[in-house]
Amino acid sequence: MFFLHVHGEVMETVCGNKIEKQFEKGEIIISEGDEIRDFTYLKSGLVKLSRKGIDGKDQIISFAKPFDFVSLLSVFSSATYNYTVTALEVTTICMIQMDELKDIAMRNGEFTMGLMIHMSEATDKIILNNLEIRRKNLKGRVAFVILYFAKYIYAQNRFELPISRREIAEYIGMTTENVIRAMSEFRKDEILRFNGKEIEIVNEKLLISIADYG
Amino acid sequence: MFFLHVHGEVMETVCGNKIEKQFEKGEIIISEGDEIRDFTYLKSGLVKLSRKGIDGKDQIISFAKPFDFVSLLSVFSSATYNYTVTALEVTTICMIQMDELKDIAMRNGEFTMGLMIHMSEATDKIILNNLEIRRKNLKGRVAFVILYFAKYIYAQNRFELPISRREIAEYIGMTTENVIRAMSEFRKDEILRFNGKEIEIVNEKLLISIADYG
DNA sequence: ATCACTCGCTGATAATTATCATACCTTTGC
DNA sequence: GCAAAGGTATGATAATTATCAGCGAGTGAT
Repeated sequence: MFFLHVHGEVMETVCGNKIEKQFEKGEIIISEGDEIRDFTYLKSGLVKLSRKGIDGKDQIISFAKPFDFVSLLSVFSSATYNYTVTALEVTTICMIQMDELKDIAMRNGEFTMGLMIHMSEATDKIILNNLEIRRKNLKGRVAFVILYFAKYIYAQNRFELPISRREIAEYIGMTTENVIRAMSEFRKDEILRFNGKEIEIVNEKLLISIADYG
Repeated sequence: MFFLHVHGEVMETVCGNKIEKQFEKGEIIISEGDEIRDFTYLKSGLVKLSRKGIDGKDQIISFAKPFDFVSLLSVFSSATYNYTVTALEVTTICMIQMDELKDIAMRNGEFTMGLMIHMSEATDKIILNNLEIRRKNLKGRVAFVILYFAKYIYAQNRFELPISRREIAEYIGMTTENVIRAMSEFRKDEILRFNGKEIEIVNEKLLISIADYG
């Protein structure tokens, strides 16, 4: 391992006295096609990154939690965003102007290095998650997503699912109906329990083995 | 657009007097699990990046052509490679030691910026290609891959396909048999013509509309 | 030269997933 | 309060894709 891991620190130092904005659940933070003016990162909350297809159907690219960058794909190589960012919970973002960031980056190799490491980690995760999802069948994919939220986002087996069945479908590339069917079966098999928006993993072992493809 | 596009130049300057290695078609350049010692980029040739699943089946992540980095995913955030790089044609790579790169990067913000832009573009392309592929059906995916090689890799409608049907399948996430079937149909419908390893796009318009999903 | 192996190819059948239709419940706007 | 819209749910059927089986051609190794 050659380089330090830099998580919140890099942006925290830069972002200390920069612009902050807050968004309500459901609000759009960035729209596909918007000009890229600022470099944005997530201070608190949860967002989804998505894009619209020719057919009008949405695809969810990934989710981002605190300290993740929202400015990810194409932020340095494109003039406009090619994806939409939507708040899934009350979310605070922190923004720094692109040319300001550029000035800092040009002068400070160490900072830029940290930035690069962080961005690289984030995109890696997106790619690896996509590859993982792709090799699973319907149930495996649904199980994977639920475990993703339980382990990675909330770190507990009981939580309020921040997305709808349709959004799960958009993320894993299946239809809404089939996602619902899979989840219903998990309920019937007493792997999951639902209580309104709340979801509880009852049989974690089995859920994991389904996600690992059983 | 705030930052310059930096393609080969950045690495060319660094790489001018660094180690070069040549590989024959089929040779493995980097193996999953290898320690990351060097930062590697492609000087000439063509490679595939792939990884092995639990079930032993390979997944192809992407292809890389000259000036693409081979060190991509996890190169800054992991101690070992989590993918394998294999030469599809005679390939020359250029390597620079990681700590040497780090030294340069720390001292030169502009260089690091260029590196970051280039890496970010590369990973973006991987993600967007994956999303594109995912929203197509079998024929659309196969058409997409053939157009990818024709347009992006070889820039001509007649070329020697550098990968097998099985590898196409591993890239687009379908079975080998179905890839063969799709290609056979393209041949029967006089969209493609085969001649040994050579492939020719006869009806480009139709192939494009199939790729765009028709 | 022969064996083992991979590739390209095709067919039959099974499994998986999508589509269409319908229903009920909740939320939202007026 | 009521209508409209979206979310969850389920069933029947169609479409898509995977699996299994088999074959000939080519390639590499011994």
